[in-house]
Amino acid sequence: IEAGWPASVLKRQSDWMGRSEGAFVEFEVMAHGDSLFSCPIVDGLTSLSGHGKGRVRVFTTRIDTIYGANAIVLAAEHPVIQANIDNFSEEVATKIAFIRAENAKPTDHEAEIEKDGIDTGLRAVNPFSHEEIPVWVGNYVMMEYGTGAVMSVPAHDERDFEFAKKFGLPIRQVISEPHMEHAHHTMQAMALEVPLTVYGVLVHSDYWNGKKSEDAKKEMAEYAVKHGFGEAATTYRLRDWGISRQRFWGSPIPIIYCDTCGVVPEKFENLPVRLPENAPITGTGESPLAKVPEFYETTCPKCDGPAHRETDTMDTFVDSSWYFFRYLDPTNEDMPFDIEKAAYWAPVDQYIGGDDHAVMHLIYARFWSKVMRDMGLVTFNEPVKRLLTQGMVVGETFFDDETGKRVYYPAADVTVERDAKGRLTSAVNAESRQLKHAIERMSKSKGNGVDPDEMVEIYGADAARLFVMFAAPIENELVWHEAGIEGAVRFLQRVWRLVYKWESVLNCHALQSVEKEPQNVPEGREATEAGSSPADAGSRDMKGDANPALKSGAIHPSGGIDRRLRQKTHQTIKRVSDSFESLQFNTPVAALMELSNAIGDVEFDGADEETVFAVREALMSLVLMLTPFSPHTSEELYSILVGNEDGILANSARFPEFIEEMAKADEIEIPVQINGKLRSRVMAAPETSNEELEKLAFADEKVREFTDGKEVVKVIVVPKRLVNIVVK
RNA sequence: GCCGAGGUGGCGAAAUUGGUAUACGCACUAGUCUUAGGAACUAGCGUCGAAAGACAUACGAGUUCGACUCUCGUCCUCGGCACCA
Repeated sequence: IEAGWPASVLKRQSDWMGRSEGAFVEFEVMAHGDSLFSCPIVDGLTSLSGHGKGRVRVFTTRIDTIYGANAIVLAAEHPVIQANIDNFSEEVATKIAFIRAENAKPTDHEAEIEKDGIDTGLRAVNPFSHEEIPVWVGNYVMMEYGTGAVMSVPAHDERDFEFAKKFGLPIRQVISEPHMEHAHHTMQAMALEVPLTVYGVLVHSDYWNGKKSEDAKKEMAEYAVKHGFGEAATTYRLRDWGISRQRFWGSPIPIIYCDTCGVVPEKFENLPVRLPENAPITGTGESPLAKVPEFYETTCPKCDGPAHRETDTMDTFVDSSWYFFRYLDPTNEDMPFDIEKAAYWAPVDQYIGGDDHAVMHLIYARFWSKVMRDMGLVTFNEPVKRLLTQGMVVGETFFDDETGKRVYYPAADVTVERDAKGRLTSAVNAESRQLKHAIERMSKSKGNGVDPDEMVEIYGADAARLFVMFAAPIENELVWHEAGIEGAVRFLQRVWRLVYKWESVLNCHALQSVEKEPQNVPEGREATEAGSSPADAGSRDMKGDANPALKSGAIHPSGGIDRRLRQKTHQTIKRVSDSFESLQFNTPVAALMELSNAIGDVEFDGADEETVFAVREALMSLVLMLTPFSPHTSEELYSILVGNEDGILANSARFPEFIEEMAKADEIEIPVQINGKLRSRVMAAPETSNEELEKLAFADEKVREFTDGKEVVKVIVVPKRLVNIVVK
């Protein structure tokens, strides 16, 4: 899917999954002196060694640094810590309890948490060096990731470095940068200013000295396997997805609990399980369905004995993970969807959604498809071929956070002052209280939302839509300011007036007979004859006209207004078509505005037939190309242009087609630079040869001013683009 | 802190992918028409300058005949992640 998905989204998904490759290594752990120690055996976290001693498993991505380990550090929640809490000194136990309490608090992402921890008094043995090192508890080790235990190598890890500095633990360098290799061989433990976290060459590592990190990682993991204290491993940061919710709405989970049979899935023929019509919303956190006996009381599908249903419902992310498949076959009573229908329609060609769904929803959807693939329901790996993440429309918010909690005030109730650059300098609420401000995604509670109904009421649906498309590239975040929307209204009104202005001379009713003819045009562009201009019905029905110059494809020889307008029309068709192809929607609106400006420049009084034809083509093209942006206006204007009320679809109108010959300019402007600086411009036909262009440039008066008496070193001619003369 | 995106007029933004910087629109200024205009139309609108011209795409270097675009460095803004071993 790399071809169709933004790299940034895939990167974020990859980070979210957080694959990391390393190794598990087991350290023998024992009591120190005559204190007590018990080692609970927890699968994956601890084990028994051959000597009957307990071992703690750590996860590391840098097994090559193991000779630099000065301690192993466990999470406060680690089972070994919990099992020995009564064996520890009071000081240690208190510290552990404190860290646990701190860990349980919701994390404040603003402040960096200071490293904290304590030596438990336990000891561990480095399985490579057989060195005895202390066992610490550290607040920076999380029980949720890896094994909840790490080896601390301060010389080569930022966090361990900080921890060691704080508690005065030894810092021993065991990796040297490749180019420093020889210098370090003789070096004693060196005082590092910062941890060296890059790969290098092993030093102070006995047998492994001189090996490259990459090789050592592999070989040391193999060594651990051979000696039974570890192995290479891959871990993920991906968190579990708990799909049950205590809500009334949501898909029921088709599971039944039977006292005799245990957890039993509902029978296939009883699916889907339907929600009751009503359920009390309790507000207590318990599922509302648990209050509806008619719903949960049932019989066991296995033994027919009394049983009860699961009363939690599924997270809405479950539904959004595969709704696009259900939409293909929404009335299917027997299956989620018909397999063949899905095979025909899916995967989704183009998906459009907010940037905020880059991880959760889109990861779940991809995951779900893979599950369905494994079940044989779909035949592909990925649900979506192309993804467009559109930026959100956001708004200014005003709030007061004196009390520690943000109290929002709707923009309508806030008096703001802005400086010359439009930056906000002051915001005051009705009680003259200074407010803070921010730009945030729209929400009711923040009072920064825009009511679409209100926008439609004031400006109309077409103008509102057009403006949103025009204001910024689709993937940009758009800060909502109403100021620009008037421009969209004006533009649509201008187009409207243009159509009505030309209506009388465009001879619309004459077209009607032709338009009414059956056109039997099936879908697909191939149906359109090459060379004809469906840009407007006009080109077709004027074929029989006395004036052959109006035949489509015929280029009027004059450089008159009609010729220029037709050029503009076809250039615009190209620009708009290309933009749609690359999912750009702001620049085509600009192109359409330019076209309407060009039509506006055409003199109405005394317009000849050629001009009327050009205007008809331009207006028809304009109106049709506007359809995606302002469908209602386009429908209305199309009716005027075509002279009937059947509408765009019934008239088999289609997107105007670009004719290259029409778009080609008779003459183009060629800038002339002297030493890279623009000095003049010359006009030339597009097919003018390089030699001719050079001649034209040198013939230019302005150019001679700059070249006379100077030595011409070089002349660069870019065909159809420019001439650059280098002089000395 | 790490990762990512970005920085162009008063504002939203264009720039055919290395070839006329600022298209289109908003705002603003002047004028025309009008009983009126918050309508429409005309003209102007990067900075300095009377003009010729000079200088301008965050800042500083570089590559090139030519750089908003490519390379290196610095600063700043926004977004994501957050002690991930």
